Amino acid sequence: MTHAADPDDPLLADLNRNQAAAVAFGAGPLMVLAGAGSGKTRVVTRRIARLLRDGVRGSQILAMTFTNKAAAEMAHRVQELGGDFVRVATFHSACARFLRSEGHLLGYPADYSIYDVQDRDTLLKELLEDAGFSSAQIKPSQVGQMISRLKNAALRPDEGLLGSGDVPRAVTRLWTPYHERLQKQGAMDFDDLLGNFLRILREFPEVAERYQARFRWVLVDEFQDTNRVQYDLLKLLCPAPGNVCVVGDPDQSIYSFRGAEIRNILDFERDYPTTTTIALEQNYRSTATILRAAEAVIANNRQRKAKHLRTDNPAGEPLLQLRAGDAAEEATSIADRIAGLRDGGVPLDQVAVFYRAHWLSRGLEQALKDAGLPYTIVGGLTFFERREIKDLLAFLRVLVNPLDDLSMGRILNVPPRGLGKVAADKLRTLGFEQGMALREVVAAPELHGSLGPKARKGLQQLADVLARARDAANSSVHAALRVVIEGTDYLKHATSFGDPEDSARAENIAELVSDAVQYDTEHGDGLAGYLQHVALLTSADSQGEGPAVQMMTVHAAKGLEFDHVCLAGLEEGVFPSLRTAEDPNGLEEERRLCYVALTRARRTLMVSSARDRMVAGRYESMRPSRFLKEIPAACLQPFTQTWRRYQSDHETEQVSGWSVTPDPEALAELRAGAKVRHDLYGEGVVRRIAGRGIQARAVVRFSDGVEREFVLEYAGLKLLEDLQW
DNA sequence: CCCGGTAAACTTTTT
DNA sequence: GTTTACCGGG
Repeated sequence: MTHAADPDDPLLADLNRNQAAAVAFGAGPLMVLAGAGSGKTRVVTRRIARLLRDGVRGSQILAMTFTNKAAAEMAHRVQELGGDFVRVATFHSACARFLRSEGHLLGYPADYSIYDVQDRDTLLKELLEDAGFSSAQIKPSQVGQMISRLKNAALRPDEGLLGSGDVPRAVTRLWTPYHERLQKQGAMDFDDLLGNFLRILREFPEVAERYQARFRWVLVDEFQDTNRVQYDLLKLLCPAPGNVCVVGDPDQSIYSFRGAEIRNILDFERDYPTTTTIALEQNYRSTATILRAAEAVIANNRQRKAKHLRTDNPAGEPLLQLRAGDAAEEATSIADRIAGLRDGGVPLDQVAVFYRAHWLSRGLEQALKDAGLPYTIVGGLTFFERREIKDLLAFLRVLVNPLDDLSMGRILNVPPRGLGKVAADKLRTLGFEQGMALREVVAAPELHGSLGPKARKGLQQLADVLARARDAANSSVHAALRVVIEGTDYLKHATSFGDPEDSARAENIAELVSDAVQYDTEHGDGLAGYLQHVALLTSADSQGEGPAVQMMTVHAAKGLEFDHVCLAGLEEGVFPSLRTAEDPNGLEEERRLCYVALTRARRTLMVSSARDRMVAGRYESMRPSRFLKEIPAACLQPFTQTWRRYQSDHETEQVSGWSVTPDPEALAELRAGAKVRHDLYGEGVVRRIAGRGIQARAVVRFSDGVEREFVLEYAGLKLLEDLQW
């Protein structure tokens, strides 16, 4: 039942025909194939607005996205529409929440723990050792990845697809123990959030009916990135014919490594036979030149339904192409380019730098810093993945979920309290024999007879802190956190490593506390709610003050747009990544990734590569990415001006002492107390030397008071004078 | 039990 | 260049 698009409807007024049709479409399944920049977000939010206006209650609408950022963005827009009760969430966070109410059906506590990849791997490591695999031979992370891939495809190990080898063998062997352990500890990994909720919907039809009745309207964004489990979930939440609207673009499918199946787009029309499909092919975002370049690249994919994006936008400027000598040059050139844009009046938050993988960001970051350009790095090492944060959260987790042995094991001797490996093993054995969780064993002094006096004292302190924190948790999250930090003297522990990170850790802890305070005032639903909230966060969305250049991986860039984009590291082996280059499917996904990167730009685009790049500690000669060759020459213009300027800089640098290969004898003289100069950090004093020969490293304290560690072979330290006595 | 020093491996991409 | 895991002495 398609509503005719009423041209006088204000919600449709500024939309093109197909956009309006998608917004106006009534009940029943709808698939929107939205090309890059075709106004997809607009259509989705407008459609929600129309539903609300036409009398659908917000609480009956469920909008699911793929990433936190997309969810936050959509939630923001929906809120502006007054859709306060619309549920906007990622698949994972939606399931996590549902499982708090329904998890008991599978024997899970409401306050179950959510294990991230790190937690998963530490658990697997234990199990590998128990099963007699040497963890040196088989990496827990490989086993974990394979388990994850199976679960995302809704498969079990006996359903084949494994092949032979050590890792598959370990997966088969550990599959059941792993899940039994999780269950016993009241914990789920990320994949279980989806899988367990799916199981509940399957095994308890009355529950499924309840959810179907509750969410009468379901929207899925970035549908091309859903995996099998997510799609199965969708079908159960909203069975055919169903008021389900999926939006996606097959050319932007970039998550197959996480189990995404483009196949879902094809299956959708089969599983929802009454589907109406609407294509959005008019691009409003980019200049014609940028769009032409992007289309030319994606056209090289074989497995693809031909699709042409149109635009009425002006041609704009050609893409700036840079081939730098090395990564440092590339980075400074990009910084120069951005400085030029800024001087031309461009707000820096309209400039983005993209790269294939996080490790490439370091050099770029340094160059921006040197150029005095403010920047924020999106994603990367998450706040909540830092050690000190994970430690403190582990304390909180055992308060909420006493069964969580993994978290308990983590904090047993943190900060050190005389409970080393020996004591830990004894406690675990006790727990096993008594059928008790570690947390209970710790709190039962009558069982500690076989332990030494030091260990017993430590245990008592720990049990005491946990008990007090447990009480404090009744009033607020931050109160509990305070008790933990003060009761264990954690701050002192975290800041006495004697490395340069000490002060950063102190700041992080302070930030965690204020985050908890904020959560208390905003939500106030207690510790369990806080932990769930925190477990699914990834990129610290804390935007710094003022406009800043946005740096991120191409994956993180999906769904965003910027006036000016720089895409760095376009080299064979980097982008496309070495891993995927052999596999044709992998290569096509890399190409889609490149397409995503190019189509983020509204006005200008700079594409760069380096001839030599330091990769894993060695200089490698790089060939330009094949994707560069796929861009029509007419779209490209060399980035000459800055390039030439930089070249002269670089030459003088070489003359003035770019001492990559240090004189071995001079190095031998380097000792604690020697005064040295570093190209970047200036003068400093050597605090200590570790190792010998090319492995030798020096810790240098610079005039800014910060200590930094260098591998001498690469650092290019120059000996100024030897202040020995 | 803890700390320091040493060697090896490591780089996709996210929930 | 960075991080982590292991080993040996205090």
